[in-house]
Amino acid sequence: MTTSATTLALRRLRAANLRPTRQRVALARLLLESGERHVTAEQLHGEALAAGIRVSLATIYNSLHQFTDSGLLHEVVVEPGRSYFDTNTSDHHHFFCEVTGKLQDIPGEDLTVTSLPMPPPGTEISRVDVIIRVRPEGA
Amino acid sequence: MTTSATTLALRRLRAANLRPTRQRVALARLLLESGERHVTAEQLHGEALAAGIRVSLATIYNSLHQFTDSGLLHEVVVEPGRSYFDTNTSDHHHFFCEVTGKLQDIPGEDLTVTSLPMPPPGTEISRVDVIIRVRPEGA
DNA sequence: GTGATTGCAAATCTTTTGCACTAAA
DNA sequence: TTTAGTGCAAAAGATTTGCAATCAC
Repeated sequence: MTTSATTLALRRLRAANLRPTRQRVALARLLLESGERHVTAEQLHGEALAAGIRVSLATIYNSLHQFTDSGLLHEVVVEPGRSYFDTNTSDHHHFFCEVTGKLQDIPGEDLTVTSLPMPPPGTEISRVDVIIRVRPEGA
Repeated sequence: MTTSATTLALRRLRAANLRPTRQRVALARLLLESGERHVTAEQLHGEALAAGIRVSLATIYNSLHQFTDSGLLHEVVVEPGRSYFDTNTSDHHHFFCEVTGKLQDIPGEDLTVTSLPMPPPGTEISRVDVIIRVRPEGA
């Protein structure tokens, strides 16, 4: 597993034209090995340190943004002042609980926005984000 | 108009159980008199000062959140690190241009999300936010 | 009066930046 | 080499907080 995950991380970084440095490979492995997840920069930093990877928070931010720009991650904005990065890059949307702060995927086929309106003149649609905000029952 | 706008602001504040202080009335008037808009705290502060209303940024934040909690405003989260407040509290969605930072309403009837998925067990849906991200054509 | 509201300045939190140092190719 | 990437610490924003002063009722 370890070997093939490393290989996957390497392949993905190379495909994205990102030099596979020690830190980027380690972060890519953390993100790719654990299945689908939603992480904040701070969380990933904590995990990296816990896993014995010496990496600065600045590099975490750099890497998250480079990964996002390369399509390895998706950024999800649900709260002012905090960004989540989603390792699921397929077309899908999210449930977000404002009480617990928990973010959860909605499989792509479970929600469709029919008949998108025309974008403002001179612009084209780049992405559609649907956030379904939920709260604990009876709150 | 000035008189009736004041009256409207007053009525709305009273209905929301917010003591109509000088600052709150002035801010409510700024927000209600100009039609539908999307403002940031910083912007509103600037406008208030320009209009000769002495008010601190802390009070702007307090008021925006109190207005939001009372349903006088809607908060729209499109970018990490910046909150927009929307004076249109009817059911509708938004276009957001990541290049220009411009936020624009989509009339409620122009977009419908059909067949909402079941929310996670133990939760109920409180709101559905759709952000259509756009970019200048050919960018 | 009395309790809610405000102002101010400091604190907090997330994210970005500048620059010398290190490492990949 | 040589150029990209990293760490660190400082800076930059946005937002919140604590507390004394002020205002609505």
